[in-house]
Amino acid sequence: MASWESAFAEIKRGSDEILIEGELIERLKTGRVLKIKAGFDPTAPDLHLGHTVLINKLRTFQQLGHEVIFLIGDFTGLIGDPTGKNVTRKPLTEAQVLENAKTYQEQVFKILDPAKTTIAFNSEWMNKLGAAGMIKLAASQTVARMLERDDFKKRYANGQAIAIHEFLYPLVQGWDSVALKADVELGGTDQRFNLLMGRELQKSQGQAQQTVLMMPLLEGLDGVQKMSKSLHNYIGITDAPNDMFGKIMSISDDLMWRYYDLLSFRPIDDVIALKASVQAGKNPRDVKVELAQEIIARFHSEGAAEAALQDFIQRFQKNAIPDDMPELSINLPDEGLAIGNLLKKASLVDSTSDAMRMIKQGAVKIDGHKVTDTRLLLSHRGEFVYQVGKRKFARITLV
RNA sequence: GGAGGGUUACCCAAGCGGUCAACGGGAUCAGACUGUAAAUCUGACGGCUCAGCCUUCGCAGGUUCGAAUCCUGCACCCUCCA
Repeated sequence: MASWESAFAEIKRGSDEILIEGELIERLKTGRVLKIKAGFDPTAPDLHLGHTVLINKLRTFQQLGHEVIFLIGDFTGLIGDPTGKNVTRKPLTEAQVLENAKTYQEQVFKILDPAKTTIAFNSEWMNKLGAAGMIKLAASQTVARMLERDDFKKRYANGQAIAIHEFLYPLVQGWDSVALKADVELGGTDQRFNLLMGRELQKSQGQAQQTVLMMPLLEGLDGVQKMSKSLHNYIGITDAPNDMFGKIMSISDDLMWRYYDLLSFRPIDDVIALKASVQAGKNPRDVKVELAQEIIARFHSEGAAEAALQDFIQRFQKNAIPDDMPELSINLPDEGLAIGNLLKKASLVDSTSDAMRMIKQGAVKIDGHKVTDTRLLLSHRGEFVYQVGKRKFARITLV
Protein backbone atom coordinates (compact mmCIF):
# COMPACT_ATOMS: atom_id res chain seq x y z
CA MET A 1 0.00 0.00 0.00
CA ALA A 2 1.08 3.52 -0.71
CA SER A 3 2.42 5.75 2.04
CA TRP A 4 -0.26 7.50 4.02
CA GLU A 5 0.93 10.85 2.68
CA SER A 6 0.41 9.95 -0.96
CA ALA A 7 -2.81 8.11 -0.18
CA PHE A 8 -4.17 11.15 1.59
CA ALA A 9 -3.23 13.38 -1.33
CA GLU A 10 -5.07 11.08 -3.72
CA ILE A 11 -8.13 11.02 -1.51
CA LYS A 12 -8.25 14.74 -0.96
CA ARG A 13 -7.82 15.58 -4.61
CA GLY A 14 -10.98 17.12 -6.03
CA SER A 15 -12.85 16.85 -2.75
CA ASP A 16 -14.79 19.76 -1.35
CA GLU A 17 -14.31 19.17 2.34
CA ILE A 18 -13.11 16.48 4.72
CA LEU A 19 -14.47 16.28 8.26
CA ILE A 20 -12.24 15.76 10.10
CA GLU A 21 -8.97 15.62 8.14
CA GLY A 22 -6.89 14.76 11.14
CA GLU A 23 -9.02 11.73 11.92
CA LEU A 24 -8.67 10.46 8.39
CA ILE A 25 -4.93 10.82 8.54
CA GLU A 26 -4.84 8.89 11.79
CA ARG A 27 -6.86 6.11 10.21
CA LEU A 28 -4.62 5.98 7.16
CA LYS A 29 -1.56 5.81 9.35
CA THR A 30 -2.79 2.63 10.99
CA GLY A 31 -2.46 0.92 7.63
CA ARG A 32 -5.58 -1.16 8.12
CA VAL A 33 -8.24 -1.67 5.48
CA LEU A 34 -10.87 1.00 5.96
CA LYS A 35 -14.58 0.60 5.39
CA ILE A 36 -15.65 3.19 2.86
CA LYS A 37 -19.37 3.78 2.64
CA ALA A 38 -21.33 5.59 -0.03
CA GLY A 39 -25.07 5.40 -0.21
CA PHE A 40 -27.16 5.65 -3.33
CA ASP A 41 -30.81 6.38 -3.48
CA PRO A 42 -32.40 4.17 -6.11
CA THR A 43 -34.67 6.88 -7.42
CA ALA A 44 -33.31 7.06 -10.93
CA PRO A 45 -32.72 3.85 -12.81
CA ASP A 46 -29.70 5.21 -14.65
CA LEU A 47 -26.47 6.55 -13.33
CA HIS A 48 -25.21 9.73 -14.89
CA LEU A 49 -21.86 11.44 -14.86
CA GLY A 50 -22.84 13.40 -11.77
CA HIS A 51 -22.99 10.19 -9.78
CA THR A 52 -19.65 9.09 -11.13
CA VAL A 53 -17.82 11.93 -9.39
CA LEU A 54 -18.43 10.05 -6.19
CA ILE A 55 -17.89 6.63 -7.69
CA ASN A 56 -14.58 7.75 -9.13
CA LYS A 57 -13.54 8.63 -5.61
CA LEU A 58 -14.64 5.22 -4.41
CA ARG A 59 -12.44 3.81 -7.11
CA THR A 60 -9.54 5.76 -5.67
CA PHE A 61 -10.11 4.16 -2.28
CA GLN A 62 -10.43 0.79 -3.92
CA GLN A 63 -7.12 1.21 -5.69
CA LEU A 64 -5.57 2.11 -2.35
CA GLY A 65 -6.74 -1.24 -1.03
CA HIS A 66 -9.68 -0.22 1.13
CA GLU A 67 -13.06 -1.91 1.33
CA VAL A 68 -15.66 -0.06 -0.66
CA ILE A 69 -19.27 -0.57 0.35
CA PHE A 70 -21.73 0.48 -2.29
CA LEU A 71 -24.84 0.92 -0.25
CA ILE A 72 -28.14 0.83 -2.04
CA GLY A 73 -30.75 2.68 -0.07
CA ASP A 74 -33.64 0.42 -0.85
CA PHE A 75 -35.20 1.19 2.52
CA THR A 76 -34.50 4.92 2.39
CA GLY A 77 -35.82 4.97 -1.13
CA LEU A 78 -39.19 4.32 0.37
CA ILE A 79 -38.84 7.62 2.19
CA GLY A 80 -37.25 9.80 -0.44
CA ASP A 81 -34.30 12.00 0.38
CA PRO A 82 -35.55 15.49 1.20
CA THR A 83 -32.12 17.00 0.59
CA GLY A 84 -32.23 20.06 -1.59
CA LYS A 85 -35.88 19.63 -2.30
CA ASN A 86 -38.34 22.37 -1.73
CA VAL A 87 -41.26 20.03 -1.89
CA THR A 88 -42.11 16.72 -0.33
CA ARG A 89 -40.73 13.93 -2.38
CA LYS A 90 -42.97 11.19 -3.59
CA PRO A 91 -41.93 7.88 -2.09
CA LEU A 92 -41.11 5.04 -4.44
CA THR A 93 -42.93 1.78 -4.45
CA GLU A 94 -41.02 -1.28 -3.35
CA ALA A 95 -41.10 -2.71 -6.84
CA GLN A 96 -39.62 0.44 -8.33
CA VAL A 97 -36.86 0.50 -5.75
CA LEU A 98 -35.85 -3.09 -6.44
CA GLU A 99 -35.88 -2.59 -10.17
CA ASN A 100 -33.76 0.55 -9.92
CA ALA A 101 -31.35 -1.07 -7.51
CA LYS A 102 -30.67 -3.86 -9.95
CA THR A 103 -29.81 -1.40 -12.67
CA TYR A 104 -27.46 0.39 -10.30
CA GLN A 105 -25.50 -2.75 -9.65
CA GLU A 106 -25.03 -3.38 -13.34
CA GLN A 107 -23.88 0.11 -14.07
CA VAL A 108 -21.57 0.84 -11.19
CA PHE A 109 -19.13 -1.85 -12.22
CA LYS A 110 -18.17 0.14 -15.25
CA ILE A 111 -16.04 2.08 -12.80
CA LEU A 112 -15.56 -0.11 -9.75
CA ASP A 113 -13.91 -3.49 -9.58
CA PRO A 114 -16.70 -5.99 -8.84
CA ALA A 115 -14.32 -8.33 -7.05
CA LYS A 116 -13.38 -5.65 -4.56
CA THR A 117 -16.78 -4.09 -4.02
CA THR A 118 -19.29 -4.95 -1.35
CA ILE A 119 -22.86 -4.22 -2.26
CA ALA A 120 -25.24 -3.72 0.62
CA PHE A 121 -28.90 -2.93 1.01
CA ASN A 122 -30.00 -0.96 4.02
CA SER A 123 -33.32 -2.76 4.25
CA GLU A 124 -31.24 -5.62 5.66
CA TRP A 125 -30.82 -3.95 9.04
CA MET A 126 -33.63 -1.43 8.84
CA ASN A 127 -36.30 -4.08 8.56
CA LYS A 128 -34.86 -5.75 11.65
CA LEU A 129 -34.91 -2.50 13.55
CA GLY A 130 -38.67 -2.52 13.67
CA ALA A 131 -41.14 0.14 14.70
CA ALA A 132 -39.97 0.21 18.30
CA GLY A 133 -36.36 0.61 17.23
CA MET A 134 -37.35 3.31 14.81
CA ILE A 135 -39.09 5.28 17.55
CA LYS A 136 -36.09 4.90 19.79
CA LEU A 137 -33.90 6.18 16.99
CA ALA A 138 -36.25 9.08 16.35
CA ALA A 139 -36.15 9.96 20.03
CA SER A 140 -32.41 10.57 19.82
CA GLN A 141 -32.84 13.76 17.80
CA THR A 142 -34.98 16.83 18.18
CA VAL A 143 -37.25 18.70 15.83
CA ALA A 144 -35.26 21.86 16.44
CA ARG A 145 -32.13 20.04 15.29
CA MET A 146 -33.89 18.91 12.12
CA LEU A 147 -35.09 22.41 11.42
CA GLU A 148 -31.50 23.61 11.49
CA ARG A 149 -31.21 22.05 8.10
CA ASP A 150 -31.36 24.68 5.46
CA ASP A 151 -33.84 22.96 3.19
CA PHE A 152 -36.21 22.12 6.03
CA LYS A 153 -35.79 25.59 7.46
CA LYS A 154 -36.66 27.22 4.17
CA ARG A 155 -39.66 25.04 3.57
CA TYR A 156 -40.88 25.67 7.07
CA ALA A 157 -40.40 29.41 6.72
CA ASN A 158 -42.12 29.45 3.35
CA GLY A 159 -45.05 27.54 4.65
CA GLN A 160 -44.35 24.51 2.49
CA ALA A 161 -45.20 21.04 3.62
CA ILE A 162 -42.70 18.89 5.49
CA ALA A 163 -43.98 15.39 6.00
CA ILE A 164 -42.94 13.74 9.24
CA HIS A 165 -41.33 10.79 7.50
CA GLU A 166 -38.85 13.16 5.89
CA PHE A 167 -37.28 13.68 9.30
CA LEU A 168 -36.54 9.98 9.38
CA TYR A 169 -34.36 10.04 6.31
CA PRO A 170 -31.20 11.44 7.89
CA LEU A 171 -31.71 9.18 10.88
CA VAL A 172 -31.82 6.10 8.72
CA GLN A 173 -28.82 7.19 6.71
CA GLY A 174 -26.92 7.78 9.92
CA TRP A 175 -27.98 4.42 11.27
CA ASP A 176 -26.54 2.81 8.15
CA SER A 177 -23.14 4.04 9.24
CA VAL A 178 -23.68 2.49 12.65
CA ALA A 179 -24.72 -0.83 11.14
CA LEU A 180 -21.74 -0.87 8.81
CA LYS A 181 -19.25 0.56 11.31
CA ALA A 182 -18.13 2.84 8.51
CA ASP A 183 -14.72 4.50 8.71
CA VAL A 184 -15.39 6.95 5.93
CA GLU A 185 -18.57 8.05 4.25
CA LEU A 186 -18.58 9.76 0.89
CA GLY A 187 -21.31 12.10 -0.20
CA GLY A 188 -22.10 15.25 -2.09
CA THR A 189 -21.81 18.59 -0.37
CA ASP A 190 -25.59 18.68 -0.19
CA GLN A 191 -25.41 15.61 2.03
CA ARG A 192 -23.59 17.37 4.85
CA PHE A 193 -26.42 17.08 7.33
CA ASN A 194 -27.09 13.44 6.57
CA LEU A 195 -23.40 12.59 6.67
CA LEU A 196 -22.87 14.30 9.99
CA MET A 197 -25.85 12.45 11.42
CA GLY A 198 -23.82 9.29 10.93
CA ARG A 199 -21.12 10.71 13.17
CA GLU A 200 -23.63 11.65 15.85
CA LEU A 201 -25.32 8.28 15.90
CA GLN A 202 -22.03 6.40 15.87
CA LYS A 203 -20.90 8.44 18.84
CA SER A 204 -24.11 7.70 20.70
CA GLN A 205 -23.53 4.01 20.04
CA GLY A 206 -20.00 4.16 21.32
CA GLN A 207 -18.40 3.69 17.91
CA ALA A 208 -15.56 5.62 16.36
CA GLN A 209 -16.97 8.48 14.33
CA GLN A 210 -16.72 8.16 10.58
CA THR A 211 -14.76 10.63 8.51
CA VAL A 212 -17.01 12.56 6.20
CA LEU A 213 -15.68 13.22 2.71
CA MET A 214 -17.76 15.58 0.61
CA MET A 215 -17.44 15.83 -3.14
CA PRO A 216 -18.69 18.85 -5.05
CA LEU A 217 -21.85 18.44 -7.06
CA LEU A 218 -21.36 18.26 -10.77
CA GLU A 219 -23.26 20.87 -12.72
CA GLY A 220 -25.48 19.58 -15.47
CA LEU A 221 -25.42 20.51 -19.13
CA ASP A 222 -26.93 23.90 -18.39
CA GLY A 223 -23.89 24.70 -16.27
CA VAL A 224 -25.99 26.01 -13.40
CA GLN A 225 -28.12 23.39 -11.75
CA LYS A 226 -26.73 20.14 -10.51
CA MET A 227 -26.81 17.29 -12.95
CA SER A 228 -29.93 15.32 -12.38
CA LYS A 229 -32.24 13.10 -14.25
CA SER A 230 -35.30 15.02 -13.22
CA LEU A 231 -33.84 18.26 -14.52
CA HIS A 232 -33.06 16.67 -17.88
CA ASN A 233 -29.56 18.09 -17.92
CA TYR A 234 -27.60 14.89 -17.53
CA ILE A 235 -25.28 12.62 -19.44
CA GLY A 236 -26.19 9.04 -18.65
CA ILE A 237 -23.40 6.52 -18.54
CA THR A 238 -25.48 4.24 -20.73
CA ASP A 239 -26.12 6.97 -23.28
CA ALA A 240 -25.16 6.00 -26.80
CA PRO A 241 -21.66 7.17 -27.80
CA ASN A 242 -23.03 9.71 -30.26
CA ASP A 243 -25.36 11.14 -27.64
CA MET A 244 -22.55 11.42 -25.15
CA PHE A 245 -20.39 13.13 -27.69
CA GLY A 246 -23.12 15.56 -28.62
CA LYS A 247 -23.95 16.39 -25.05
CA ILE A 248 -20.35 16.94 -24.04
CA MET A 249 -19.73 19.12 -27.07
CA SER A 250 -22.73 21.22 -26.18
CA ILE A 251 -21.48 22.30 -22.76
CA SER A 252 -19.97 25.73 -22.32
CA ASP A 253 -16.23 26.22 -22.31
CA ASP A 254 -16.27 27.14 -18.64
CA LEU A 255 -18.16 24.03 -17.75
CA MET A 256 -15.72 21.96 -19.74
CA TRP A 257 -12.94 22.75 -17.27
CA ARG A 258 -15.17 21.81 -14.40
CA TYR A 259 -15.77 18.46 -16.08
CA TYR A 260 -12.06 18.03 -16.58
CA ASP A 261 -11.50 18.55 -12.88
CA LEU A 262 -14.18 16.16 -11.70
CA LEU A 263 -14.50 13.54 -14.41
CA SER A 264 -11.22 13.14 -16.19
CA PHE A 265 -8.77 10.53 -14.96
CA ARG A 266 -5.97 12.49 -16.55
CA PRO A 267 -3.26 13.81 -14.26
CA ILE A 268 -3.86 17.32 -13.03
CA ASP A 269 -0.70 18.47 -14.80
CA ASP A 270 -2.23 17.47 -18.13
CA VAL A 271 -5.25 19.60 -17.45
CA ILE A 272 -3.11 22.57 -16.53
CA ALA A 273 -1.22 22.15 -19.78
CA LEU A 274 -4.47 22.04 -21.74
CA LYS A 275 -5.66 25.26 -20.14
CA ALA A 276 -2.41 26.92 -21.05
CA SER A 277 -2.66 25.79 -24.65
CA VAL A 278 -6.17 27.21 -24.96
CA GLN A 279 -4.96 30.48 -23.54
CA ALA A 280 -2.27 30.40 -26.17
CA GLY A 281 -4.87 30.15 -28.88
CA LYS A 282 -5.85 26.52 -29.21
CA ASN A 283 -9.52 26.06 -30.11
CA PRO A 284 -11.39 25.00 -26.94
CA ARG A 285 -13.56 22.83 -29.13
CA ASP A 286 -10.64 20.48 -29.70
CA VAL A 287 -10.00 20.21 -25.99
CA LYS A 288 -13.65 19.39 -25.53
CA VAL A 289 -13.30 16.66 -28.12
CA GLU A 290 -10.53 15.09 -26.05
CA LEU A 291 -12.74 15.09 -23.00
CA ALA A 292 -15.58 13.52 -24.92
CA GLN A 293 -13.24 10.88 -26.26
CA GLU A 294 -11.96 9.96 -22.81
CA ILE A 295 -15.41 9.61 -21.32
CA ILE A 296 -16.87 7.62 -24.18
CA ALA A 297 -13.88 5.30 -24.10
CA ARG A 298 -14.49 4.73 -20.39
CA PHE A 299 -18.12 3.75 -20.73
CA HIS A 300 -18.05 2.22 -24.19
CA SER A 301 -14.75 1.66 -25.97
CA GLU A 302 -11.92 3.38 -27.78
CA GLY A 303 -13.50 2.38 -31.05
CA ALA A 304 -16.85 3.84 -30.10
CA ALA A 305 -15.14 7.08 -29.15
CA GLU A 306 -13.45 7.31 -32.50
CA ALA A 307 -16.65 6.49 -34.34
CA ALA A 308 -18.54 9.14 -32.42
CA LEU A 309 -15.92 11.71 -33.35
CA GLN A 310 -16.12 10.78 -37.02
CA ASP A 311 -19.89 10.96 -36.94
CA PHE A 312 -19.68 14.35 -35.29
CA ILE A 313 -17.36 15.68 -37.95
CA GLN A 314 -19.52 14.21 -40.65
CA ARG A 315 -22.70 15.61 -39.28
CA PHE A 316 -21.80 19.06 -38.14
CA GLN A 317 -18.48 20.20 -39.38
CA LYS A 318 -19.29 19.12 -42.91
CA ASN A 319 -22.89 20.02 -42.39
CA ALA A 320 -24.01 16.72 -43.82
CA ILE A 321 -26.97 14.68 -42.77
CA PRO A 322 -26.21 11.91 -40.30
CA ASP A 323 -25.93 8.29 -41.35
CA ASP A 324 -28.00 6.91 -38.60
CA MET A 325 -31.35 8.53 -38.13
CA PRO A 326 -34.71 7.11 -37.31
CA GLU A 327 -36.15 5.38 -40.33
CA LEU A 328 -39.81 4.81 -40.67
CA SER A 329 -42.45 4.36 -43.27
CA ILE A 330 -45.73 6.11 -43.17
CA ASN A 331 -48.83 5.35 -45.11
CA LEU A 332 -49.72 7.96 -47.71
CA PRO A 333 -53.45 8.23 -48.27
CA ASP A 334 -54.70 8.77 -51.80
CA GLU A 335 -55.84 12.27 -50.95
CA GLY A 336 -52.35 13.17 -49.78
CA LEU A 337 -50.96 13.97 -46.34
CA ALA A 338 -50.52 17.41 -44.81
CA ILE A 339 -46.94 18.24 -43.87
CA GLY A 340 -47.95 19.05 -40.31
CA ASN A 341 -49.48 15.67 -39.78
CA LEU A 342 -46.52 13.86 -41.20
CA LEU A 343 -44.07 15.64 -38.91
CA LYS A 344 -46.25 14.80 -35.95
CA LYS A 345 -46.57 11.16 -36.96
CA ALA A 346 -42.81 10.98 -37.28
CA SER A 347 -42.43 12.49 -33.78
CA LEU A 348 -40.34 15.29 -35.20
CA VAL A 349 -42.69 17.77 -33.55
CA ASP A 350 -44.99 17.59 -30.54
CA SER A 351 -48.16 18.64 -32.28
CA THR A 352 -49.36 19.87 -35.63
CA SER A 353 -49.50 23.33 -34.12
CA ASP A 354 -45.84 22.93 -33.32
CA ALA A 355 -45.23 21.86 -36.92
CA MET A 356 -46.91 25.02 -38.20
CA ARG A 357 -44.67 27.10 -35.98
CA MET A 358 -41.54 25.33 -37.11
CA ILE A 359 -42.42 25.84 -40.76
CA LYS A 360 -43.13 29.52 -40.23
CA GLN A 361 -39.75 29.83 -38.57
CA GLY A 362 -37.98 28.16 -41.45
CA ALA A 363 -36.91 25.16 -39.44
CA VAL A 364 -38.34 22.40 -41.63
CA LYS A 365 -36.47 20.87 -44.56
CA ILE A 366 -37.22 18.03 -46.93
CA ASP A 367 -34.07 16.57 -48.49
CA GLY A 368 -32.36 19.82 -47.60
CA HIS A 369 -34.97 22.08 -49.16
CA LYS A 370 -36.66 24.49 -46.84
CA VAL A 371 -40.43 24.15 -46.54
CA THR A 372 -42.27 27.46 -46.59
CA ASP A 373 -45.85 26.41 -47.20
CA THR A 374 -47.60 25.43 -43.98
CA ARG A 375 -50.33 23.74 -45.99
CA LEU A 376 -48.00 21.68 -48.15
CA LEU A 377 -49.78 18.49 -49.15
CA LEU A 378 -47.52 15.50 -49.69
CA SER A 379 -48.59 13.27 -52.50
CA HIS A 380 -45.43 11.60 -53.85
CA ARG A 381 -44.45 8.23 -52.57
CA GLY A 382 -40.83 7.43 -51.90
CA GLU A 383 -38.05 8.06 -49.42
CA PHE A 384 -37.26 11.53 -48.15
CA VAL A 385 -35.15 12.94 -45.36
CA TYR A 386 -37.13 15.26 -43.13
CA GLN A 387 -35.41 17.69 -40.83
CA VAL A 388 -36.76 19.93 -38.09
CA GLY A 389 -34.27 22.34 -36.63
CA LYS A 390 -30.60 21.50 -36.59
CA ARG A 391 -30.71 18.22 -34.80
CA LYS A 392 -33.86 16.32 -35.53
CA PHE A 393 -33.86 14.10 -38.56
CA ALA A 394 -35.91 11.21 -39.87
CA ARG A 395 -35.73 9.18 -43.04
CA ILE A 396 -39.32 8.64 -43.99
CA THR A 397 -40.68 6.41 -46.69
CA LEU A 398 -44.13 7.31 -47.86
CA VAL A 399 -46.01 4.25 -49.01
C1' G B 1 -62.18 21.35 16.16
C1' G B 2 -62.23 27.06 15.02
C1' A B 3 -60.71 31.48 12.06
C1' G B 4 -58.35 33.26 7.78
C1' G B 5 -55.56 32.75 3.06
C1' G B 6 -54.77 29.96 -1.36
C1' U B 7 -55.45 26.50 -6.02
C1' U B 8 -54.19 30.21 -13.43
C1' A B 9 -50.72 27.09 -19.06
C1' C B 10 -43.77 23.19 -18.04
C1' C B 11 -42.32 26.41 -13.32
C1' C B 12 -43.02 31.20 -10.89
C1' A B 13 -46.73 34.76 -11.37
C1' A B 14 -50.55 38.82 -13.16
C1' G B 15 -55.70 39.07 -13.95
C1' C B 16 -60.91 40.20 -10.10
C1' G B 17 -67.84 40.40 -15.40
C1' G B 18 -66.79 41.44 -21.83
C1' U B 19 -61.23 44.03 -25.87
C1' C B 20 -58.32 36.67 -22.36
C1' A B 21 -55.62 31.31 -25.40
C1' A B 22 -55.10 34.85 -20.81
C1' C B 23 -49.50 40.59 -18.59
C1' G B 24 -44.50 39.58 -16.94
C1' G B 25 -40.20 36.42 -15.69
C1' G B 26 -37.80 31.61 -16.05
C1' A B 27 -37.35 27.10 -18.70
C1' U B 28 -37.89 25.28 -23.61
C1' C B 29 -37.92 25.39 -29.04
C1' A B 30 -36.70 27.86 -33.73
C1' G B 31 -33.94 31.63 -36.71
C1' A B 32 -29.33 34.82 -36.93
C1' C B 33 -24.24 34.74 -35.27
C1' U B 34 -20.69 30.58 -34.09
C1' G B 35 -16.85 25.96 -32.63
C1' U B 36 -23.95 21.71 -33.17
C1' A B 37 -20.40 26.07 -27.84
C1' A B 38 -21.35 30.15 -24.31
C1' A B 39 -23.06 35.15 -24.49
C1' U B 40 -26.17 38.19 -27.52
C1' C B 41 -30.25 39.55 -30.87
C1' U B 42 -35.10 38.06 -33.10
C1' G B 43 -39.36 35.10 -32.90
C1' A B 44 -42.46 31.20 -31.05
C1' C B 45 -44.32 28.88 -26.88
C1' G B 46 -52.95 24.87 -25.51
C1' G B 47 -54.91 21.85 -29.61
C1' C B 48 -56.79 21.12 -34.66
C1' U B 49 -58.69 19.51 -40.96
C1' C B 50 -54.29 26.41 -38.85
C1' A B 51 -55.48 33.66 -42.34
C1' G B 52 -60.42 29.78 -39.54
C1' C B 53 -62.08 26.69 -35.67
C1' C B 54 -62.08 24.06 -30.89
C1' U B 55 -60.90 23.18 -25.60
C1' U B 56 -58.39 25.64 -21.08
C1' C B 57 -57.68 29.25 -15.52
C1' G B 58 -58.37 22.84 -8.77
C1' C B 59 -63.38 19.77 -9.53
C1' A B 60 -68.88 19.96 -10.09
C1' G B 61 -73.02 22.86 -10.53
C1' G B 62 -75.48 27.90 -10.70
C1' U B 63 -76.28 33.41 -11.87
C1' U B 64 -75.57 36.26 -16.56
C1' C B 65 -76.54 38.04 -23.35
C1' G B 66 -71.44 36.97 -21.64
C1' A B 67 -67.34 34.16 -16.11
C1' A B 68 -60.41 32.85 -15.00
C1' U B 69 -63.24 36.86 -12.81
C1' C B 70 -69.86 36.59 -9.06
C1' C B 71 -72.68 32.48 -6.06
C1' U B 72 -73.07 27.26 -3.98
C1' G B 73 -70.96 22.55 -2.93
C1' C B 74 -66.56 19.36 -3.05
C1' A B 75 -61.18 18.25 -3.04
C1' C B 76 -56.32 19.59 -1.85
C1' C B 77 -52.59 23.09 0.29
C1' C B 78 -50.94 26.90 3.80
C1' U B 79 -51.11 30.17 8.27
C1' C B 80 -52.80 31.29 13.15
C1' C B 81 -55.66 29.51 17.44
C1' A B 82 -57.08 24.98 20.27
